[in-house]
Parts: sequence; structure tokens; C-alpha cells
Amino acid sequence: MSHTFYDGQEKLLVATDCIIFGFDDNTIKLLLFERKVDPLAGEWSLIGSFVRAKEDASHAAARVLEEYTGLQNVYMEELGCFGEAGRDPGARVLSIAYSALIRIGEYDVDLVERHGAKWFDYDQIPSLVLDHNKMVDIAIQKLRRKAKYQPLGFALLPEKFTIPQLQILYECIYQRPLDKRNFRRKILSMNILEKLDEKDKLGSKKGAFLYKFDPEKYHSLAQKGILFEI
Amino acid sequence: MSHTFYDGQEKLLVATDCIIFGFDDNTIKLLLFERKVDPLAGEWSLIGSFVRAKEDASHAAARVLEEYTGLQNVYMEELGCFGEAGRDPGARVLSIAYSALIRIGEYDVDLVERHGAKWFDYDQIPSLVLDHNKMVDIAIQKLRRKAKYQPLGFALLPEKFTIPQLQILYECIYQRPLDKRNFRRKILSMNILEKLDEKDKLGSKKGAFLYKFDPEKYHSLAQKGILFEI
DNA sequence: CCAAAAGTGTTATCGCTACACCCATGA
DNA sequence: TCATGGGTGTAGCGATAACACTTTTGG
Repeated sequence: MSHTFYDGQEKLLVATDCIIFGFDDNTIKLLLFERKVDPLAGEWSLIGSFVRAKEDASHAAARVLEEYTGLQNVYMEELGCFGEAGRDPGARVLSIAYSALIRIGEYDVDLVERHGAKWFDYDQIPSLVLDHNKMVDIAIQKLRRKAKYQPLGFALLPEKFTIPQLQILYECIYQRPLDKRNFRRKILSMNILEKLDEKDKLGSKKGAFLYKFDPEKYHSLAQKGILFEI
Repeated sequence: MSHTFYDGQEKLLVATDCIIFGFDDNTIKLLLFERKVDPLAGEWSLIGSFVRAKEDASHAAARVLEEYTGLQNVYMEELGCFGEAGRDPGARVLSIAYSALIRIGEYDVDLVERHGAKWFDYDQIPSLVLDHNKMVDIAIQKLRRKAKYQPLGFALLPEKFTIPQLQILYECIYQRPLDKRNFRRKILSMNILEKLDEKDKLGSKKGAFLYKFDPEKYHSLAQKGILFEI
């Protein structure tokens, strides 16, 4: 292919930015980083990375997530393209935003600290560089919307969790209290949880049964398209 | 800014591809084009364009849509990023896919023909270049899902339309028959249609009343977040 | 006058919501 | 023994789904 219509076309810097959600202390949190490079060094920012010429875009997002948190195989989802010509005053950079759900407690604390990161409550996000606040807003909206139709949120909890913990998570996402009887009935009726014999005694004296998420049943359900309004 | 961390990063070709939906003859159709350039010249393809250095990504999509159909201000929506390194054998091209809903009958027929375009029933899409079939599949899935929660589909009908026409459109999208009494009740209860005094007598002897879509009421509803299962 | 599509109400069922009390246990 | 959170059932209501006949009119 000596010369093709590709020749002479303008190329762009392409980045990924990653909105990292976690759940701890009964609140949803976002992991933000202090930007190290000029312009805007020292300000809060999402983590991002340029997409390399021989790298899938999604790989760039996963690569930087691992670099900053030590985590692999994280649940990530594309949020969309931020492609305005003037969005980055430093250069023309098109960015693909991804959102990731991680289990707080599984990431590499040292590594994260070394990168100048901090968890923020998701209703107390500081001012971020570029259009990152817009990305975060869209990610939160999407999380809320999606939670209605898919039992995500499992990606935010530890492997074993109790029904009350799961309920608190959903209450955070929806920002409203849920009835515990209805919640329990609804979740259990989906048949995607496996009840364990252990109890978690940290949350109460009586102790609550631990459950784990049955990936097989979940996937078969997810493919049929779930209706999951809580 | 003499040198920044942007310097020395690899740049990519970035394209947009556009899935164009139309509704005619009681079926949903897609507008496809014969690819003019090598590699793969002569095969069916979506229309696309490279994003220029000083151009918003969404603008590139709108620009090429206008160039090929003559239409401006079309309802377009981002579908997602297709960013695998090997997706285009000719070069490393990252593509942002957009889907557009247009009113068949409003586009510039000559212009479209000159570009070697043809409408295809959406369940009879031919083999397309690169990963365009995958883009089309995702676009169709998304159209179905979205139609449940937002009264789009209005963008596919002429300005004035009848309830039975609207119902046929939804039957196409869902691929199943709907009860006309329930459909009419549901649609009218949303209060986003304005009944006109005219009738459309083409579809039947009796004639069906024409309606038009009340943009004001629609937008106020759309912002609250609609629940629109039919 | 008849074929063909438009238009119209009612009933049964299902799913969601709201709601209050007992249980188990550690301190 | 008591304070704390875990766990359970039911009744009312609203939304959905199923269903058949009358109306209009061009040919």
C-alpha cells in the first residue's frame, strides 16, 4: 500500500481518562489524583494516559488503572468520547472516558499514595482540571441509571457481603432510603445470590448472613436483559 | 509552553463513522455507501470522515452527514469508541461511531445517489468493511433499548404523522406486534402529542388524524426522565 | 354494500409500595 | 436486660395486558 487515502490526514493525541468509583464507610467515593505535569500541575484530576499507536484504547485505560492502583481485571466501561477541539488548552487531545468500579481494600494503598491520590465522597468532588468535572457528572448519572437495570454494584462490594450492606450501597447510588423488606425480596427473587453459612458479626450483635454473587446465574440473567428497578 | 508532557506522544488518526437510520415503507432502514477508496473499495460501508485537528469530533460526524445527505441539524448520538489497534488493516485509526435518525423524504436524493448509497432493511444488512457490522449491531441494540425510555422515533417520522404510523414504527423497533388500544392510550397519556384537524387519507378510506409532536412538552418531560415502556 | 383501517372501554392480573413486629446477641 | 441491627408477611393500589366491536368511506 504505497499511498492510500490515509496519507496526509491530520493525527490527534488520544487519551483515556478514568473515573474510579469505590464504596467504603457507607459512601460512594471517587479516587482523584494530584496532577503532576504542567499545565495545571498540582490540581486535582482524573488519571489518564495517552493511547499508544499499537495499543487498544481500552488497554490504555486498564494500563493506567493498574499503574496507579495495582489492580487488574477491573470492571470498566466506556463512558464516551470527549472530543471538543478546545477542551485541553495545552494541546489538541481527544479523550475517551472510562468508569471503573473497584473494591476498596483490594487496591495497593502504598502505590496509590505514592501517586498523590485521595478518595473523595462523590457529592464533594473538588474542582478538577479540564473537563474532568463534566466527565465525573456523566459517570455518576450513568451509574445511577445503569444500576436500575443491571445488578452492578457487586463490583464495588467485597466478594462476600451482607444484604444490608448491599442495600446501603443502593441507597447511596439512588440517594434515598429503601424499604429493607422490599429490597431483600427483590434481590433474592433474582436468584443471583448464593447464601453462605457464615455470618458477618461486625455490623451487629446478631450478625448478618453473608452472600456471594453467583456469576453463572448472573451472566445468564444479564444476557436476557434484566429489569431490575428497585 | 515551550515543552510539555504532550511532546513526543504518539498521535493517531481519528475518524467518525455514522449509522444512519430511516423509516420508510413500514420498515427501519439503514443508509450504506459503496466505499470509494482503497483498501476495500467497492464494498459496503458506513460513511465516515477523519476528525481534523481543529474540529470537534461531533462536528466531523455532522459534517460528513451533511456532505452525503444534505441534511443539517440531524438528531445524532454518540455510540462509542472503536479503538482496537488492529481494527483497520490500512492504518491505525480510532473511530467514534455516531448514530443518526433522519426523516426519509427530507434528504437530498440526488446527492445520496451520487455517493453510491443505498437503503437497506435493518435485518438485511450486507457484509460491511472493517468492524462496521459490529457498529451497526450495537446501534440497533441501543435504538431498541433507548426507545423504551425516550420517545425517540419522532425523529424518524415526518413532522405530521398518525398514531397508527407511530405504532408501526415501534413495532419495527421491538419486532413484535403491539395492542393498538394500549399503544394509543399510553402515547396520548404522555401529553406530548398535539392533535391536528387534518387527516391522512393515504393509509385508509376512513383516514387517520394527524398529530404532531409538541417539542415544549416533550422536552419538559424528557428532562424529568421518562419511563416509557410500551 | 363491502372491504379495510381507525377508533374506542373494561376487566383481570401482576408487581410495587407501604407498613410493624419478633429475633439474636454482645455488652 | 436492653440496645442494636437482622430478619420476616400482607394488604391496597396502580399500571399493564388482554380482549371485540363500531365507525367511516372509497371503490
